[in-house]
Amino acid sequence: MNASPTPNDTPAPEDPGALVAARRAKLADLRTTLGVEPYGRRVDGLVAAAAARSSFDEAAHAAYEASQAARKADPAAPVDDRRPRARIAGRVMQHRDLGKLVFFWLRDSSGDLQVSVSKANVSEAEFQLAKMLDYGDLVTAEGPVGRTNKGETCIWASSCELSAKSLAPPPGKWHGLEDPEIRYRKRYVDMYSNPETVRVFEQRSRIVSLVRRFMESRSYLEVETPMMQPIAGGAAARPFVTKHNALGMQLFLRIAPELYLKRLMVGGMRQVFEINRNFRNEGVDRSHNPEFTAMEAYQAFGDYMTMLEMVESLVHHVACAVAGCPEGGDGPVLPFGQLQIDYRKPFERVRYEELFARAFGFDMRDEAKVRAWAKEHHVEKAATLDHWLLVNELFEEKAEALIDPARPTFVLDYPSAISPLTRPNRKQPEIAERWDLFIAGMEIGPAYTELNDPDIQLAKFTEQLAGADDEESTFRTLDEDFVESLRVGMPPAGGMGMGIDRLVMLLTNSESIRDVILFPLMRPQ
RNA sequence: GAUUGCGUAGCUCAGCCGGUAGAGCAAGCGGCUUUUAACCGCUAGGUCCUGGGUUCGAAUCCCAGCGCAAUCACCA
Repeated sequence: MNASPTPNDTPAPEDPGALVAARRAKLADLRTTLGVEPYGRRVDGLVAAAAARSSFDEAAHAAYEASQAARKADPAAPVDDRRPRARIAGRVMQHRDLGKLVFFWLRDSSGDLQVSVSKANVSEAEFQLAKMLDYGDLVTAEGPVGRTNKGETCIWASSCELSAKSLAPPPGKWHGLEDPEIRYRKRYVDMYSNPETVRVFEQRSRIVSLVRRFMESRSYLEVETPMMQPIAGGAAARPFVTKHNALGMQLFLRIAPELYLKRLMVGGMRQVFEINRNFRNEGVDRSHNPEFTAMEAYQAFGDYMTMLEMVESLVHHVACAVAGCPEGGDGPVLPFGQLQIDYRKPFERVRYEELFARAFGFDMRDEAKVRAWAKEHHVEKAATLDHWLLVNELFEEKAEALIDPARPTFVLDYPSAISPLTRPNRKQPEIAERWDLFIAGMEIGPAYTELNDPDIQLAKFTEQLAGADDEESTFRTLDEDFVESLRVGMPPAGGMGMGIDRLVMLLTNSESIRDVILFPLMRPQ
């Protein structure tokens, strides 16, 4: 049991500052003076602000205005009001009190719409409420959709009602909320203050949906495999550790679903995919969050080129849908920061060793030259590192930079030594049938021809474990059951992985992964 | 984990060559039936991130810590 907090060292639950006090005073006033319940009730028949705006009828508006003008000359003249009516709900974003006329804007996820409240058109209590509203309050309003003299489309309120009093001081109405720290910590404020934030997450939802539908259209079956695993396999990342109390067992949050999805192919599922969270206990930067969403897909009797065609079509298809370009067309060019990324098919393809040779001027198999270059350029562990690990160090240092960031590029045929789950090429066993897709300098995902020979797989695992240092070996364990599943027999297969967050970053022009994750990990405070 | 930068009113920011804090918006009071960052008058609003140090005096200079950002490292 923790010590119970004492009143003295417990921070106040909210800022008791003057801004909050003023709102609390209004809250009390609403109840006592106006008899208004500040936390609302069910409201039926709501339409989106954007829909209300577009329901504006020019002819009906003109007829109404004309009949009102006529009544000025002759009060007995009939009112011609055929204006459409609408009921909307939203957050007060602007508020102007002109005495006997009050204007405010309501913002919902579809946009902003002005509500105009004339003292003549509503009850006294409603009018006083309209005058008292604060930025951030949640309000519903109902009335005819018309226009003001200044041409602003609005709802001329017949009634308005408070749905929730906002007690928190809102961000400024002009600059909104810009501080990235508060935007991430208080996403709920960011979302109403910066409508483009909501747009990004709507796009994210749509992109994920497009990916799912694409996969389903190609007969892949969506599955869910364990997020808590007794052995964290399928990638070489540091896992998060947790514990099951009743069973007294250590569990890891998964770093990848790979080894489970492959078991499904052993079981007879031909095409599977999973879109879900992976957890990696690593650093945080613009393209890494400790929990991130990935898709993995496997196709029995395919290979890495099956996956290449699939991923190329998938990315192209989704980019097309996001850009709104015709399906049969060339394909879109979408901005990402300073880049204009050209998603036209076919994507670039370049062999790993070719890129290496272009960057260094010698063959990656030339151990002497590789080691000499590494020594000369002071690559860490140049003397002790295995040749192929060194090759990959050099590749990442200099060759990846040669990839055109404005063109999606498949780098094909990685060294086998750095690809333990990949089938080596039959003619050149030092090469693995694996590619990585790069866009805008980011690794979007790899694909393999999956290794289905249990003896080679076991040898690779064992070798990998032998090379692990003390820290690694605390969480790396041989997944014997996975090897056993390969002994049962896994069909030859192609498999792929893709970072969904990074794909969303690219397609929404968001340069930080935190802008595409609703609640990115933050240090407490 | 390292380096650099930033942290001042609810928000967006100025002040930072040391002399005890300012603007716009937001807030409060008053006025206005067509506003568009409404306008006009008045008022109030701050542990200058935290803790030390230097100094007669620190938002300002120095040190440490915390948070955020960028870059790097880690991420087969």
